[in-house]
Amino acid sequence: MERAQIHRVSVADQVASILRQRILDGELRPGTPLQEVPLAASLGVSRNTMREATRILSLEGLLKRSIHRGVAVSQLSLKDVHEIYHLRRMLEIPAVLAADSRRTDVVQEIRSALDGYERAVHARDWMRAVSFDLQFHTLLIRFHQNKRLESFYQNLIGEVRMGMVVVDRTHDNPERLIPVHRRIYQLLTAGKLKQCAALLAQHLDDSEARLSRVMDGQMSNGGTRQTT
Amino acid sequence: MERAQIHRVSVADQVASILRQRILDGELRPGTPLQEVPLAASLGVSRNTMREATRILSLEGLLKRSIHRGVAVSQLSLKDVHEIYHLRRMLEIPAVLAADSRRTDVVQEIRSALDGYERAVHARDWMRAVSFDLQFHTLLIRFHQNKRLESFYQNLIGEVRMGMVVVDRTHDNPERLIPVHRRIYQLLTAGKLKQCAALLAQHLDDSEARLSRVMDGQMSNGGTRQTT
DNA sequence: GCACGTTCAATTGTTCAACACTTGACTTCG
DNA sequence: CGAAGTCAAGTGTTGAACAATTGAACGTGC
Repeated sequence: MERAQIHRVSVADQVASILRQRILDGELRPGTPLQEVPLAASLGVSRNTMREATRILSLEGLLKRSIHRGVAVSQLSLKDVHEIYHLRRMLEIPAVLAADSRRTDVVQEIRSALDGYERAVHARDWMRAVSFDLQFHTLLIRFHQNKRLESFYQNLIGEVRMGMVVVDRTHDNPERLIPVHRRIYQLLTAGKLKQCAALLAQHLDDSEARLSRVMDGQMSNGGTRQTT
Repeated sequence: MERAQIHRVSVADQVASILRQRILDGELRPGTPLQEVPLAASLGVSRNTMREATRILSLEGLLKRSIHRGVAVSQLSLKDVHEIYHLRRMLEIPAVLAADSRRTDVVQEIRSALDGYERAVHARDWMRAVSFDLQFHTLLIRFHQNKRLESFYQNLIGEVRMGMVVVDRTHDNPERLIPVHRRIYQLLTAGKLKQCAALLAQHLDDSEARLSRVMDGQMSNGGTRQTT
């Protein structure tokens, strides 16, 4: 009787999920304007329902709504990236320090995210790699055992993922990151939490620097910067 | 030319603000069901607009939407309180540790929140006291200089405030808390951040304990507990 | 009296069509 | 060339309608 609940969700929620997926997959790139009528028609829903969906996503930060000017896929500024990584450090590090390796369910999931990451990298499937990477980090947050925090963190990860899948990554080699993730996992399961946290911090700094650098390069051409 | 922006907000946002206010003021108590048609009519807006408003508030956690069963004002469980206070500790303490007393604007606002708190307590105006108390804490978060965090924290405070304004407080004397707040402020401005953080942590623990205790007492009678 | 299925009004979920308002681009005129 | 006016496109909002679900009242048979 564990998961016996029926999964009836509103159409608006489903539409939001579909759009969220498209955004996170990079199918809808930052800056893309979304028009209510054609979009609603293409999904076979009414305009009102579409509005509810965009309302959801704009509150998640994935869409930006300008009154009377419509919604568009959000575009991260360098400041946004810095903000998000500040939060990631602030949330992930205590999570690791509070990690309890007896929570075998979480550890197991982290393990499989790690495996998925490595497989994706070897298969040169960058987007799946990004997904697994971020899932890896999201799972760390589980150690806080805090629903609100998980949901908030999920949003952050959504925003940063949106920035990641778009960048040009020809000059980057994801292989380099496999040992880092693997080591984080090892330290975590070994209970060497301090070391783990230190490595994680370094990894996050590195990740932020890389993303910032690449985004700065991209900024010059299509740059409708978002000051907020 | 500082604040030259015109305040064009959608009706849905305004309706959300009104309802938010009513909830936070305790006018709409936890558990109260909200019916779309009468509520929309009473505010002179259409049902669709009201739906957008409730959508906003449900994503903020203030309303809980059950499909085909309508929305109701959220009801905190003890677990919710614990979760929220865990986050408060996690966010406020680093904020204080990162406090920069040269940010005179923030310090100034904290000072006036403190003053407002003391005045409200002396006037026996509990609800205003709660408001100023929470504003005091919200301002601490400013030291992180992180918009996303401020907004998230604001939501948390909203939830906890909803829990606070409802409780029976005849057996509580808010005066007791004035010296604590004053001392936190003093330590903060004096740059004694470690001590300040310690006192703050203790204050938060105390606050959580008190709220939990009172809520537990209230739980017995009207308790439609919200497991989530 | 009680368990069960049925009916039914109330409420939410969703759609549709219409209109008001804003915006940005285009045009016109000085 | 620039300022003011024009206009279509798109969003914001409304009101009415219908479908789907719920909870309760009701009735039936045991």
